[in-house]
Amino acid sequence: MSPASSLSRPVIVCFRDDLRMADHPALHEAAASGAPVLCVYVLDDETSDLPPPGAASRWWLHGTLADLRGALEKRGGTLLTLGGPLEKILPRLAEETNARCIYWHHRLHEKERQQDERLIRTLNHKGVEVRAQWGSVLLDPERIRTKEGGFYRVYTSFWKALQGQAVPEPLDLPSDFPFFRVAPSLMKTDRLDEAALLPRHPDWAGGLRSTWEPGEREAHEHLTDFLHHEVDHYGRGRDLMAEEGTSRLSPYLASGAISPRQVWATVGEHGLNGEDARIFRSEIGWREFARYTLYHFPQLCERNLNRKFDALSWRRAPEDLRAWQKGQTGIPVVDAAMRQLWQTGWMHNRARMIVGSFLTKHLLVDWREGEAWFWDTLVDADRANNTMNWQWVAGTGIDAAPFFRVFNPSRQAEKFDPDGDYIRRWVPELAKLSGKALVEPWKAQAEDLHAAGVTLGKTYPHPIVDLAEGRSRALVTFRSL
DNA sequence: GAAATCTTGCA
DNA sequence: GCAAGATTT
Repeated sequence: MSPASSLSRPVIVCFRDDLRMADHPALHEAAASGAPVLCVYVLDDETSDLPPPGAASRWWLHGTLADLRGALEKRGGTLLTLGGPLEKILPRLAEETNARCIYWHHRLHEKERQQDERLIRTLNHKGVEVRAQWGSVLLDPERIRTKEGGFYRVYTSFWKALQGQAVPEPLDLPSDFPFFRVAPSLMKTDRLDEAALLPRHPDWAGGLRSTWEPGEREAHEHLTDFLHHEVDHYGRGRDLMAEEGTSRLSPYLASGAISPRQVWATVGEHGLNGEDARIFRSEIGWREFARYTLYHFPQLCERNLNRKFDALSWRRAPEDLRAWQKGQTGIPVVDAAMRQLWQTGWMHNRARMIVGSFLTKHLLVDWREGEAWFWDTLVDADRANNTMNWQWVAGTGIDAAPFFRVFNPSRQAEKFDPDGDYIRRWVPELAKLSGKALVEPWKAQAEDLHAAGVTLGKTYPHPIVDLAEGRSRALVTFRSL
């Protein structure tokens, strides 16, 4: 084959949780090859051992894919969105287009890595090269090791080790590069709008649309807004549930509309070195630690990290679970949080700890039930974060001090929603209550409830569990292990 | 600051 | 082998 014909063969960039143009090592390398670039995303709902995205993530994914396609079209290319089993679709596409190389970013989960290994063998066999890099982490998880050569299990140690290394600078947008001209017959197989990403009957995404705008530009706007305003009181502000004290970057990070290296570098560029910026950076560190942990402990999604907890007998309580999911537990702060999740596809981080502790401790329901619900309802659903943090809140292995991890929802509400605005916004039937009565209406005076138009058991549920009893049941159960 | 056990670095 | 330290209570 002559060099000229080799150069005219296209290269493919296979997008995954990295839906952006800037700081995209795979796209960068493909663009630098000089060959015409074909950008593709494969939505695989058919490979059974890899859970497909949940409903809220699918809505988010649709918006992010459309945004990325728009950005590529502005430069004269496009994003081909195909549906089907990745291991069939990608080799077939390579064959049809006579591609000579495919670029992608490593994935984290063991099953994804095994699938990528199989793909590489198939593609190499067909004469297609594969080049993989780390794209949506600060550092290659293999590179952070203890002095003994093992892997960290404690966040602080991990964080210290990570800070001792140089995080790569984010890459700029690739300069102009040629795109592969997608044949109309191939374009007809595009599935972006038929891939069942958007809810139809009923269209429940109204609350998501009015809360969120997916997109790469929007991700950077969120970040710079946050760095100009909220970051100065992040240490305290990030815990106040009624306020916009957090960065709200999570869905953008989960889909890869922005990369952690970009966040890291932007904090540095703003010259932010104070305590609050340090705490914000360490939250990016927690995201990294979740990825690192999932990479090194692939069983994290299914099993307790500490096997001792396998003996724990969780309650089978479908009605309690359902009340929790629907925000009808009778505990106002829990219901506020669960309704915020249902309506907006997102929940404040402090509230996630409260509802997680309530489900796994007061209701003694398996953390995997909570994880599954979050997976389906969060626009920022992320395998690594979701499972590591559920195991953290359940106390099943992430760190060695689970003893006090039974949050008292009412004390949490008083501390982190001091004016009751969070509860009032999401549980409007209690809006006329205030102070203690708003936090614990079951203890309120009958006349206060009456004046506020609240009838327990009618306009708002009785608590499904007595908080003190639930707490002691959890302590007894956990101590018995 | 209690009460608990595991991780990590250093002897 | 031993001491220090461990997000969120």
